[in-house]
Amino acid sequence: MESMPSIELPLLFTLGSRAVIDELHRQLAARGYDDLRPAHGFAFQRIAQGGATGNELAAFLGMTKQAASQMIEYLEQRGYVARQPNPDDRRGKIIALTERGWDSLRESAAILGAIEAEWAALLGSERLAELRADLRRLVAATAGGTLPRQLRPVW
Amino acid sequence: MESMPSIELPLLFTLGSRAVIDELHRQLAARGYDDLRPAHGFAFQRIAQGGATGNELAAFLGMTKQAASQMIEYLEQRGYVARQPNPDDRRGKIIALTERGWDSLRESAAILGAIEAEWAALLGSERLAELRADLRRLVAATAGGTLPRQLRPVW
DNA sequence: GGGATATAGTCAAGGGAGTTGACTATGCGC
DNA sequence: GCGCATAGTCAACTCCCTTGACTATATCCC
Repeated sequence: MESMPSIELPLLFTLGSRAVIDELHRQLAARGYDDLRPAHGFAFQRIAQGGATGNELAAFLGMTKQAASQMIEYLEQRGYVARQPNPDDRRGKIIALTERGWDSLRESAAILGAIEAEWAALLGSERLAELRADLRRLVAATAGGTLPRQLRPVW
Repeated sequence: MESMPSIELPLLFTLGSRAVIDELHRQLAARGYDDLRPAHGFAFQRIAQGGATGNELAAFLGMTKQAASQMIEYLEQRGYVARQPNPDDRRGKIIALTERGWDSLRESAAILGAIEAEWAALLGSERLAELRADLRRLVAATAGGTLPRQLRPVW
């Protein structure tokens, strides 16, 4: 990679992203959540905001509603979410987290918090805060208006 | 995301990674390289180091040799790489970049360089250098010994 | 009010990119 | 030189996502 220095920064982002996500799911699996994939975590982030319809979730994840529906079924069968009738619209259903779903989110937060604490110990917390602030600005500038959308990799 | 602050940093990594890669491939497509996927860029990084055998590439990308072989065929058909007989081992073949392959790498470098220049303008170059240094340390600490391996997402 | 149109969700079929398994040809250790 | 290891290919299968077609309910607008 010596001959192509400009590729390093994107590579660091990618490696960092993968390293955190891999470590998170390694630890989640060790705690009994071995049936959760990274994409589910992104879905949970949306569902945790007061529930979501299938179409909302599909839009958030940047996939078709059929694919989202299939994922919801996977999560429902394993007890992470429940499909509830939508009182305002009899066509629709509201996806909500079950207790197990909430538990998994709390575990994730604890694990990510521990990783972040390690990082703070490594860099110092003021340096980590700077890093966070810089990343926010870069992402905001590069991702533009598409900030909270299209979390999925689409490799 | 207000209720779960510790997810922000991994999210920023992921969004940053995606934003750069998406922007890179948007621009590559506009310049005639619309048949290149992000995974190919990672493969090119390895192939550019004096060529690679199929197995080396598979190991680098963290996939089976069958999958790597399939990807090589895709790239060969589109003129980015060539399979050459290996003079040292008649079982093996050496994958090398063609002129078109090298051209695409140079384009990528230019595009990534431009993005990085934008970032330097946004943050200031000394701050960007700090960011890079911090990221290196975090990635090295978190990814551990597996630094140059397993670049693929494995979502 | 009621018909045209839009939207939520499901069913079914297909595709892309990876996997496992089995095989051939060549290299290397003893 | 025999036996095992390794490079690459062919074939079948899986997973997760897509496109297309359909039903049921909601909304628009005359």
